[in-house]
Amino acid sequence: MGEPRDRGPADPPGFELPLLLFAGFRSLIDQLHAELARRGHPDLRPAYGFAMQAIGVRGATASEVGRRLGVSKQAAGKTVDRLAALGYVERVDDPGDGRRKLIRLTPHGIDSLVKAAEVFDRLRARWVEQLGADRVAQLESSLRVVVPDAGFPVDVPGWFG
Amino acid sequence: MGEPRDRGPADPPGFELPLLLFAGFRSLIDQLHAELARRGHPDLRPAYGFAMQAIGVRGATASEVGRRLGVSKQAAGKTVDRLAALGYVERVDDPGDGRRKLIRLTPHGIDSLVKAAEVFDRLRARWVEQLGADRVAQLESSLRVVVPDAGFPVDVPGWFG
DNA sequence: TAAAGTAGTCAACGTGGTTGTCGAAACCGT
DNA sequence: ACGGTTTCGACAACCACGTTGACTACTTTA
Repeated sequence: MGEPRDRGPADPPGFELPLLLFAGFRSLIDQLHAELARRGHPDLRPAYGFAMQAIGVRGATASEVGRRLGVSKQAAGKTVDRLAALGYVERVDDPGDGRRKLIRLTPHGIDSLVKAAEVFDRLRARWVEQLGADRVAQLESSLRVVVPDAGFPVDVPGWFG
Repeated sequence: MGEPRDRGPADPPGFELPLLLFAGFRSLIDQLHAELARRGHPDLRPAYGFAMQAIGVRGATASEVGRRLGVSKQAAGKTVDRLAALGYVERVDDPGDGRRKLIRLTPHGIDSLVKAAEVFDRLRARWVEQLGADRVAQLESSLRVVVPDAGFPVDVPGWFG
């Protein structure tokens, strides 16, 4: 996964931990999307997966999605536009509230979420093969300690700035 | 760090590992930049730090930076433009090769890298306080196993797609 | 010396964010 | 029941960061 790349200058020691965390995350995400592309979701992008997570099987409004992702409602609305254009979600007028438009996952969207969960489980199993179940479990529990509240919304989009 | 945020629907189990890795990375980066802002680098963005890493103390060309970061030379060139506008780097004509322009860190750029390394060391020390030195070390060694070649260039920019 | 490769730049574009503004609808206190 | 406040969705302008393609200038190589 990923072409060989030039090596930079020496890494100061302190930089290794964040780099390892990011590389681990990135490697899982890259493998996920390579596999999803093979399984009928070639146009699914990382941000879309997180947005659909935020929508959930029960649906949500754009504002809710924005709050869950930690971005503005406008940004969430744009992402929903793209998701809708690709057929992953649909907008439905809320009968009980004239302002709201419920965003719901389509069967295609549900399918992508189900497949993503399957692939993540397989990827985790591969880590277990390489490290042993206890080390993977300890890795997770350690991270849970240093990152309290790593429930779903982690501000994944837009981390650059 | 970070306002409380609405909780999304239930997390499928497979999604936890990538989320934890990202949350760990994100938490370190956020704390780093909050601290760097206090220490004289308020306009330093995460992407800039990675780019300056790729430049290194010995300097590099824009094309080299692009290769090290896994992005196009054009994208690297734009980032260098911003870095130069902020005074972190400077471009110098290569006397031996009329095509090349050497990008070198300015003292301001070096200072930011030194301070970043200091802060990362402090943040890692905090993890050691919470988890113990052995668990942090094991976390790192586990990640080194599942992510071979997590040397510097990890394709950090543009992971969205 | 001609051909091929490389460095840098420009332009156009896509994606994922931001802020500000706005109208319509809902909520709430008097 | 009405008027003020809040919320929702949308629109516009903008910025950061990435992409491709095209082009010039220079170097390397056959």
